[in-house]
Amino acid sequence: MQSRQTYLLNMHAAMLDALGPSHWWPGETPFEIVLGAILTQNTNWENVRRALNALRAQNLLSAPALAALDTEELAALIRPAGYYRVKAGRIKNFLRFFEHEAGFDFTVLQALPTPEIRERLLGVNGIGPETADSIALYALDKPTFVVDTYTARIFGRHGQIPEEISYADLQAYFTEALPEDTALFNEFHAQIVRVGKHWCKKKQPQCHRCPLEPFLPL
DNA sequence: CTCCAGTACG
DNA sequence: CGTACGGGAG
Repeated sequence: MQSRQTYLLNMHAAMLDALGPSHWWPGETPFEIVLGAILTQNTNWENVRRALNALRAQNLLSAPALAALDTEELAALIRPAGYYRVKAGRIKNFLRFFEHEAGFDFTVLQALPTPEIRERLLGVNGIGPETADSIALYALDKPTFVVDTYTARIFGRHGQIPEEISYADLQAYFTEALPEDTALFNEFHAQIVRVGKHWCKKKQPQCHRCPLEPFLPL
């Protein structure tokens, strides 16, 4: 019998061994990470990349530039990401918040206590728990553990959590067991997404040759 | 014809 | 708690 912490850290080590470091959202600016976090809501990352590239081509990957763009033009540019009218509005909501609360300056947000950052982000219409946590972790470098459908599916199939679980309970499963470490949280979530995308598929899981196959219950 | 790093609203 | 939002790819 081992502790949940040991179980999780062994998984983490196994994924690092099999996949190598993820280098997640490394060379991108915090603002581009925020855009990606909103655009990827229930959406394939390839389509998000197309939308980001369309913005990049127009030199629109900065907050002031996007704030000056009207919502309809923004929607047209991010169309490949799907839900484009909804997401254009959500990005605009964030920009309004970002300008008024922080003067388009991420260090202002970064200076706040992590729980308050989360609360403020959740106050923006269109930013829910996963998006808020993704921004806190990957754009602001705060020790926030991000969970998602991949997380629920992988750990559900491994018999660690109930099939139906709330975001808060799923997140607590990790934060109650792991040390509060930004680099660990960053890499762990990245690994979960990679495993979910390539092996722990919704319809046809590829358990054989999955890095987490040894961790399946008997 | 299903599926995808969710969220808000009735 | 059910539904709308959506284009792109397997």
